[in-house]
Amino acid sequence: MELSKNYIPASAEDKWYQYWMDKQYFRSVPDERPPFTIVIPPPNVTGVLHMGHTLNETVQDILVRHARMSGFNACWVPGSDHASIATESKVVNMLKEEKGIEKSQLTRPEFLKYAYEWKEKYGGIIYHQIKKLGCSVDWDRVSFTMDDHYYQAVIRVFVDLYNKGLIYRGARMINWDPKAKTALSDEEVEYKEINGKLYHVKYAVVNAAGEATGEFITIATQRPETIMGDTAICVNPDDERYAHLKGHYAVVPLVNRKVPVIFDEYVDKEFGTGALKVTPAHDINDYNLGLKHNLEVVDTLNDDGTLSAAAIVFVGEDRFRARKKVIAALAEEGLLVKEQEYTTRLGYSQRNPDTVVEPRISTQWFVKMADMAQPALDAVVNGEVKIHPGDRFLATYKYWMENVKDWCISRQLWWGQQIPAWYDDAGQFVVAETHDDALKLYAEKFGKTATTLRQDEDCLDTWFSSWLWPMEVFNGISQPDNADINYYYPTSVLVTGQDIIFFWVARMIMAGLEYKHEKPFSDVYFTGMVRDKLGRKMSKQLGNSPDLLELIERFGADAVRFGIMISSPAGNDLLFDDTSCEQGRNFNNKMWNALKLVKMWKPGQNTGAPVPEFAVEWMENRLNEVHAEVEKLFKDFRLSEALKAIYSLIWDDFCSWYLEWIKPGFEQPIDAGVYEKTIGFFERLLQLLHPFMPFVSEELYHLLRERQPGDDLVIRQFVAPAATHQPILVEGALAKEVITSIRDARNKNQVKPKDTIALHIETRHQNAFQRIESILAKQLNARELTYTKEAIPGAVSLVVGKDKFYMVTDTEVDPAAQKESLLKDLVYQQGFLKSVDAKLANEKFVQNAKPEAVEAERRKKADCEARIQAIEESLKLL
RNA sequence: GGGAGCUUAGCUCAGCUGGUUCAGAGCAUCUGCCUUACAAGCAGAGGGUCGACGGUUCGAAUCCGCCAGCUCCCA
Repeated sequence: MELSKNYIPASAEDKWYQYWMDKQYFRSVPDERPPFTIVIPPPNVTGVLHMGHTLNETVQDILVRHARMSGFNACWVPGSDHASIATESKVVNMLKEEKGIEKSQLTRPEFLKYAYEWKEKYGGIIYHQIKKLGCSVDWDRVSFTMDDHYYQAVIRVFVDLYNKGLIYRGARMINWDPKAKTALSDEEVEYKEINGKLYHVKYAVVNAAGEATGEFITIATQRPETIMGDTAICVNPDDERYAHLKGHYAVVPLVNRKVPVIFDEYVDKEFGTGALKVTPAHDINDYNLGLKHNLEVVDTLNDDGTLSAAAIVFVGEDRFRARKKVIAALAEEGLLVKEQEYTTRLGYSQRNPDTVVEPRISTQWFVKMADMAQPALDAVVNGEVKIHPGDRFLATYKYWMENVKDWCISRQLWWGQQIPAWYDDAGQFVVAETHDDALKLYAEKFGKTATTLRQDEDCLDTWFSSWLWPMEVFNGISQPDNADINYYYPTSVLVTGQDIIFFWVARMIMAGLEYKHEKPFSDVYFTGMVRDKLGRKMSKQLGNSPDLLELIERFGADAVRFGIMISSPAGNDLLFDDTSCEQGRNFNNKMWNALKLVKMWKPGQNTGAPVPEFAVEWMENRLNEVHAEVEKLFKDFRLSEALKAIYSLIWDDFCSWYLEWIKPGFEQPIDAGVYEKTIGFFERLLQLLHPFMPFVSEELYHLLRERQPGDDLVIRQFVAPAATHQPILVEGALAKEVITSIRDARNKNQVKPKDTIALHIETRHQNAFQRIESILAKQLNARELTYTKEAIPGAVSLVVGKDKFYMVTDTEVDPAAQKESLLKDLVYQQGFLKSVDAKLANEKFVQNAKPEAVEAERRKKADCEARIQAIEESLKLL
């Protein structure tokens, strides 16, 4: 068969993915094997996979494929989540821009129809990308957080937690997104540092009777537009400047409301003017002060961020425009004392990053977290769930769990599970899974029949559905104790980004413990953030995130997987650069060419040429050694190191050394036994590589020789590596070292590659060289290789280890260059010897150090002295 | 303000339980090669007082303290 010059990924990739699917290799059903389960962290349906996903999916595929090849029943469940707020805002925008429809014109079912269409379209794009990347997911198990059974599960959990008293409804200070017009959880708010201003505003003081005292009290605020909601001025009780104002009032500018001056330790005397305006409706701290001092709450904002009627002035103006107008009005009245530059942190909506979140009092649904947090914290602290890399994230996890606040789960959105609470006209409610249940429950609870019950308009936070993911993808909530959940749960590993440790990981552990009384997964592997090569976050605004499909087209999926894995230790950010994909592509090519070489050989019996037994034995041992190492690295989740080890084994050991050692002469046959062994090595190498680079390895596996049906690499089971025979590895290392040193000498003496040399070895360990003689001769282009007991005049002499080598060349050599390199080595060795001697002369070292360490130093000394002697003798000859 | 992590070759990073298998890898650089698998390649080479200072130890890139710079999380 004619093999192309270079490896061409595209056709091989599509072919093999289809083949694997046709053979149902990714399909998993419970059987007698142990399960290895991964549930995909659902990418949301708002767009396409970015490089962060690519890293995530690649890591999961590596783990799953490795498990599938190691005797496990591997099951990787794909899916996506509905991303309530993100998707809804995209759909709303799309409707407005493409169809000119406002959400308010639509009924809930009409809107949901559009949302589902949108989900079909973008969910499909994501699945296509997952395929292109080679992910071995079980396509019969695709899950979506809004599937019917999933929807039911979420509702059931809500009702259950409500009945257990773990969900409650109440008015609390929450984070409000005025653009999406919905509540957010604390985790969905991102704080950014910005340059703001602190405005000093003076309020007139009046006495209890309401008479002006002629005095003013000056407060400092970042948010002058909220002063219409002020219901007190607060100062520190120890602040002498304001002590005399006890029992007095202040007049809120613009609206002339008389508010009390109150005293509380909360106020920092040093900050601003030491006087604080208190606006309980629009600041969490003010809200708490309000509760303590029984203050009135005046909510001056509408849900869209404009001023409400309660503000009296500038009603209907946007909050930021209103701020400017308030400042102008205050200045006009002479109440604005000064403006001061001020850095502060503002909360932005995670899903509407340009929108400043408004603290607001609102009636919402909450999950009580404290009781559920405790077992989830214990599970991680006692190691039941292991986090990788552990040291770094354990503290973060603990802190959040120990300080967890109640979780606001209601959203004023339509795209999501609608809250199963049912209200009568008076606002009394019951919580039930269905309308019928609600009617029955209502009758029981209130002793009367409800004429109409209206379901809560709001829907649930997406994370309130995705925390059930490891269970409900197996119908674990909707059909408890079914065969799948019993077999696959708890899952094996969760691979995800560290940014959602609270959103998801922590809450999944809580839900798993609550509903299965068992952890949802044994290990959590956090990947780092993918940044561009300048270290910047990848983002749409910067346009620095490469398009995955385009990358695959340019380099092939294997090369992209290689590129992203080669430099991404667990938990560390990685700077992604095309050149690492290039390295992956070159690696493909290297293996392709090795295949071409091997395919070119004609195996024969009794070829007459010496059989390179040493090379074969050495390669076998190297393979076993690295295989064992790779298994250990897998256990520790050090995947990029495992890939590096395999890469180097294939490129360096196999291609650069082994194949050269066994390569027959031009158009000469190769020994049939060696040929068979070599094919076997190649197969094992491809097998080791397969989890990382599935396509090229499967392709080469099939090109290497004819395969029986079902003999496919994707399911070929690993055989535990045999123990290594150390001496052969040592001899191999010696061979490499001698070859490299003499090649260097050839180079330095300008001996052309084609020119032959005669090599004479002066050693006391002749038997160590006998097995590698033919290799040395071949690799050094030596026409003659002999042993000698004395120096060879006129030869280039060099020292490797304790042995001396004489290289006789046909061309003139430059003794000065030789002398220089020998001298350089001599100086280094003498320095080294000195440091070893110093150690051995130190009595404390000899007494305290481990005997092995002392023994090692003695050996070093002896070796070093022998080497120095060899160098000195060589120098004398020059 | 609280916490965590990072700082090793020009760049990106490995270096687990302290001792030449400890100063490494890959890119990049330099030299020589179109050697019949591979120039997307082959054969070699150069390059770092392991952020600063102090301590523990016979011995520190490695353990401890402190400082500086960077990053992230939380308030």
